[in-house]
Amino acid sequence: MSNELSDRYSPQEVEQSTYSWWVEQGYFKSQDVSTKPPFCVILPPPNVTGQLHMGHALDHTIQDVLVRWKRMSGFNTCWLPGTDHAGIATQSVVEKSLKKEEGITRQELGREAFVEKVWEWKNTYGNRIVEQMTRLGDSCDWDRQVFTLDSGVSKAVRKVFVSLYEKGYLYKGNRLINWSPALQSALSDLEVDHKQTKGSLWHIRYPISGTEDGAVVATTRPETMLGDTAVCVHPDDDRYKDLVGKEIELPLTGRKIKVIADEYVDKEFGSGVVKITPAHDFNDYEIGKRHDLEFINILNADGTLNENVPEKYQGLTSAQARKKVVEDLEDLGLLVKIEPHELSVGHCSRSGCVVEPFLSDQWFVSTKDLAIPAKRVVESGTTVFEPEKWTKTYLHWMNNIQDWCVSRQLWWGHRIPAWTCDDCGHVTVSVEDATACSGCGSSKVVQEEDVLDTWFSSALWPFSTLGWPEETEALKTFYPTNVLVTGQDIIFFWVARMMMMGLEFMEDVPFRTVYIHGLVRDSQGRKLSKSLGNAMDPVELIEEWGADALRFTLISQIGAGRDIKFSMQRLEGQRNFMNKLWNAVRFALQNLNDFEVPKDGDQPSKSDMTYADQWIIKKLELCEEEVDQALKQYKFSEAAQSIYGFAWHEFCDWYLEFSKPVLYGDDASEKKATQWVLATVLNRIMRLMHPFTPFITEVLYQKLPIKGEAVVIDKYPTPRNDKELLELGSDEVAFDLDLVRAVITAVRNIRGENRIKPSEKLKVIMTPKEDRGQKILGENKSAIMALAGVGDLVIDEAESLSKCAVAPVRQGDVSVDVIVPLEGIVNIEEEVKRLQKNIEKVEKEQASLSKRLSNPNFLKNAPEDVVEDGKKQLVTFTSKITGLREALQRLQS
RNA sequence: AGGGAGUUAGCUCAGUUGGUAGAGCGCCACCCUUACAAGGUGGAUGUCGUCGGUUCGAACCCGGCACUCCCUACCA
Repeated sequence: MSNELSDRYSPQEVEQSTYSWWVEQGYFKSQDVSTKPPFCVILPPPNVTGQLHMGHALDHTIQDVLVRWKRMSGFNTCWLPGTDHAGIATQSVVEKSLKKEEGITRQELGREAFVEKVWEWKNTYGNRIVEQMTRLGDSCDWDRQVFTLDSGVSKAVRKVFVSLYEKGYLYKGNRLINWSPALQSALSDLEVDHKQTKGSLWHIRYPISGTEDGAVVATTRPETMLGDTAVCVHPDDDRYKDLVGKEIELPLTGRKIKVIADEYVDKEFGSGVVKITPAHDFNDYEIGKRHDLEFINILNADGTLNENVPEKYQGLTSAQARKKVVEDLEDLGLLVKIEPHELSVGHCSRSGCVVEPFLSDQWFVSTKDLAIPAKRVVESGTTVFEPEKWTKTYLHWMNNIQDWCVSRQLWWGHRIPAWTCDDCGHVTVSVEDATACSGCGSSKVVQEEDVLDTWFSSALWPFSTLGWPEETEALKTFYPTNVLVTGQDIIFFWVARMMMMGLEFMEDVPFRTVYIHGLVRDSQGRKLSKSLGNAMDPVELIEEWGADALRFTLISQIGAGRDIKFSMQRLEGQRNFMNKLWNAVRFALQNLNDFEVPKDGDQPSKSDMTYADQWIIKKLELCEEEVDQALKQYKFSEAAQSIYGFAWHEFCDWYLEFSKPVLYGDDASEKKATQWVLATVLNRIMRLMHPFTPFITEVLYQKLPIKGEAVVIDKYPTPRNDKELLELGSDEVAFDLDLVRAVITAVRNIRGENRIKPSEKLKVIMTPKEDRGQKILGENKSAIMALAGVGDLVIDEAESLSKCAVAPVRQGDVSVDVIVPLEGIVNIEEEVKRLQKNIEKVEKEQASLSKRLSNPNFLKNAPEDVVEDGKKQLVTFTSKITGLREALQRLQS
């Protein structure tokens, strides 16, 4: 039987075919022009070299929840996917494979052939991550997929480059930049990781010309002394007043350098005398410019020492040179002392090598002016950070922004559209490939070798992907995009730069909201990494546990801007939840064989509905309202928890149990109503949950008797969009059913505490003190008996029974004592203990409450309703204690 | 050094405008009750980091301290 569900949910059997079906049906497509309001999310393009990791899983799940929610809410929804060429990462991967397979370097292969190789590699492996995204269920509009080196994007990149150049926002300059010797390329400041490192402070004596004296300098990098062009002291430092202007014999080099004074020097640190190496230190660079010092570059591109140092040091690496220099200084008796010293050393975030400050010709984007509007739109709330605290981080960085070095000495990427003339030296910057110098007209023009920082093309992503610079319909419809979802680590790399470029070229913000999420960590809070051995592959997790379980685990764990500690236990718990849902539907289907979907206007009336029917509709309404509110405020975990609690603990635990006696009973109209409620609520649960757990909800939805074409395009349920249904729920009945649940729990409690087996059908007496209680219990008698395992239920005045367990139930103004005769069933002693414990607990609460109520200051100052509630509560406590005391007496009589 | 976040049950975390602490998981007991043992029912568990202040009343507001984490910058 194809319609029979197995008793376990197997995500493996349905997920991939469900995804293919969605795509075939075109459900994820967006329209360039539509009467529906637009909702656009640009996917942060993953690296083509990449594999899906847990960070993506979180990031994508958040986006997919938003996108599916909006799609179901009637929006023209565009989730635009793409991949990033990832200059350094991809080039490195291909270089490695080239070395391994063919034993050659990229230099040996040559630029053109190498780039060809990278494209081959990209075409073979570049779609892997995209395929992995489908496993997560990402509902992207695949027709719009873009790669950062596609011709359209390239056009946009060139146009932006040229335009920035013409406006003076882009310039070429010889400046000190961060240099990665391993990559042999410049890096931006952001690509340098500072690591705290244990090093040394070498104190070196620099002889003063014409005297026996020397100045002792302290340095953490003795090898750079070969490039020193000054020695510096603080102008107010009395110790060294006479030194200023003197000449130093720079050891090992035979050069003479001057002593200068500058307030940069900290008198307290080290010896108070600083060696100045303007070409290899950022602070020294500034001093060098201030004092017009010579800049001596002592390094080759690969980090070895060059011809500007004495021959014996040439070709050595920094580390080798350091050793040699220190040895030589020691031999000369110039090494005064070595102190241990902790310092932070810049490392290349890509290769891991130590970064060298290096003087070279590079292209820079001048950011100061671009940052001004980018700050303003965030200050004014045109773009909002969620959570709000990131606003501060963003603004702080914008206020301290430095020019952005955008040239990279790589081969894979957007080649800089600038041509230098061999004849006149003029630089021609142009969108089209230049064939002639725009200055002298000479045809001897040579294009820049460098490519652009990968983030340069990423900065244009929100508009380049929509067709800019063409004025496309898509661009008009979807820009500005609605939400950008990303991690905190790329606020500067990406968010800030998109903001600057979007404002400059589109004259509007690129997105209305920036949602920043945390990192996924392991259960102990450590970062996930291959080297720690705690890395997890989301695709493997999906294969074992299902995509929905993974998604729900991640989404229900998101706290406001907090990292997520991912544990397998939780994943298992959510897998169980999926199974619970599966079985709820399985149960429903088994009891809906004879159910016919009523025609419009033929829905069951309220009078045919049980208390539980009306109660669950009320609870559904509350849940839908909570989810709606939570999603609007990006409180994903609250939405998930609300769904979990409702679906499991209200719908499955209570409603399904209440439905059983009705479904198995012989009241036809009541049964019909319950069947309808069952089918209706399940339909809404599937819709409500769909953005979070798309696969299982689609599969189950398709099996329900009440359904549309597909849950993915059905309407998202909110209390506002289906008033007729929700009028069938009722606050009053919800309250009444809570009393029914309370008496059931009371019986179960007595059973559990006294270890009475479920198979033992009890006799129970319930004594409602008010008419309302009488009515409620009477009308729910069979339900109470079924759910509490009662064989004989008497609803009446209290009989004078002995040896009974009694539980006083107080629900608002309604009081009921639940009495279970225990003669011959249990140990009376146990029950006495239980009652005594109970009395103690309530007495404690009563005591603290009455103390508060007898405090005149409380009565005077507290708001009236708080006092009223307190008084009511006190009455309940007192009545409860009386009931319990009576019970105790009866038991012992 | 500057900035931010945090400290609540064994673990992971909720706790709206101050009214006397909750959830999930785990744990214990009993149960294979015809949707589900990936399950059911019941139960236990807290000086809310610490000291002080405001208040009738503080997990919550204010101040000091301790510890943890993150970010930015950097000391030659």
